[in-house]
Amino acid sequence: MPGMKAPETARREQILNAAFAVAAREGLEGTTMLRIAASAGLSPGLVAFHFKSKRLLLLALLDWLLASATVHDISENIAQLMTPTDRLVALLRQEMARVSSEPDRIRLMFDFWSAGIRDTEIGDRLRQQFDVYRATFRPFAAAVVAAETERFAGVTANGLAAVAVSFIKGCAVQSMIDPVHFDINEYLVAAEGLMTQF
Amino acid sequence: MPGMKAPETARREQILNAAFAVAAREGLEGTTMLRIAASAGLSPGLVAFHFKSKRLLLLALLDWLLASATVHDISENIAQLMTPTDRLVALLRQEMARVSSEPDRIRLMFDFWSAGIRDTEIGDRLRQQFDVYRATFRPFAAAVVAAETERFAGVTANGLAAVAVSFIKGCAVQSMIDPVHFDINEYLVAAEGLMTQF
DNA sequence: GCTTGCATTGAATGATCGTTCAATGTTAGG
DNA sequence: CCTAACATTGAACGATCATTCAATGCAAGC
Repeated sequence: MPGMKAPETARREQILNAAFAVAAREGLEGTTMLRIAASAGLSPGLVAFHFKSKRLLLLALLDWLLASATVHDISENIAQLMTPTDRLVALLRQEMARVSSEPDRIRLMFDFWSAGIRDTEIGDRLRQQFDVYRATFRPFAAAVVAAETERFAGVTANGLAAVAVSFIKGCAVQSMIDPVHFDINEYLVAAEGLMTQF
Repeated sequence: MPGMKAPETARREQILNAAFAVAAREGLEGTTMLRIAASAGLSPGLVAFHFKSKRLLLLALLDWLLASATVHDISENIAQLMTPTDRLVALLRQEMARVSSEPDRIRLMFDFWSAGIRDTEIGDRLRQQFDVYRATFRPFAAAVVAAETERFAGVTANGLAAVAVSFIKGCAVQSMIDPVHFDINEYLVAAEGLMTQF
């Protein structure tokens, strides 16, 4: 293969890294091909050469973001907790901590949420990730519902999982816009009070 | 006052209405001075004349949006419910229904949330509205906490109110991006199961 | 060493946007 | 009427952006 100065995938990753750096700093609206090229130390033409258009570059950036965000392994100490409620609360705590620990990533994800309202292709990817995310919570929610059948009569595992996911998303919104007034422990104590049967 | 073809405030409102129409259709990113002027049937120069700049116009649009959104009066049938938990759940239902019934408004608000992450002036207004919104939930949350002191030991009214607000915000995100899979009743049944002591 | 094929450059292009401004229209007061 | 003061117009400007493309660089195969 003549003329291959750098492998295709490596250059694409270099550009994606630069795109993330720009997007984290300037937001999705301020992410331009020129800025990405400058951040990567490349010419603007080359960025358009490897990704056919800006739109495809942003979609690739979204894929790159989702691929490195969905893989949140449930730590073992959560699985070893005694009651189903403890496990669900622990999972909530882990996810809230993750949201707070990666503000750049979440901020950018937030921009994509906003863009996904009007952009079908972005929205489709986000909806799919929402499903995956909810599915992660479902077994934990199912265990809670099963443990207290009387109290959660009529409550489906899907419903409880959806509530948990919405709670996390709401926390993300709150922590992004008003990080000062976002107290993880205060939130979790209240959530624990909701879930713990006395 | 010579030369007043139309009162200042009326023309500003006309432009704001056009701006909202454009923003609801094209999103905040697609909201341009030219489009606003075209939607209002005015010349682009006139829009810049009444609002000094696009930035000030968007800030005025945000104020206009917040002013007509914060005023959500607690309906009387909520106040007449028996238990504090019923009242809080009913408030949650009312707010979720409101979020679902005004998708255009919420979509635009969502765009402003995203913009408020990097724009200080937008963020300040949103933070202030968040405080007002949480304050609306606080008395209801306080009544719930006070009614079951044993179960909610250590849970502050602020904390429970913050959880309720985050839940609503998460529902807004869910209903905006994935309205098909957003079932108010399923959410509320699960939330009720969380709050009802059996 | 020459050629072939891909990578890379950087300037050019056309479109769009926010903003400005001289010219014109319009109305109220003298 | 007439004029002062504000409203309105629409073209023009400069900036920025995504995209294109002819020219150049460069490495692998023959």
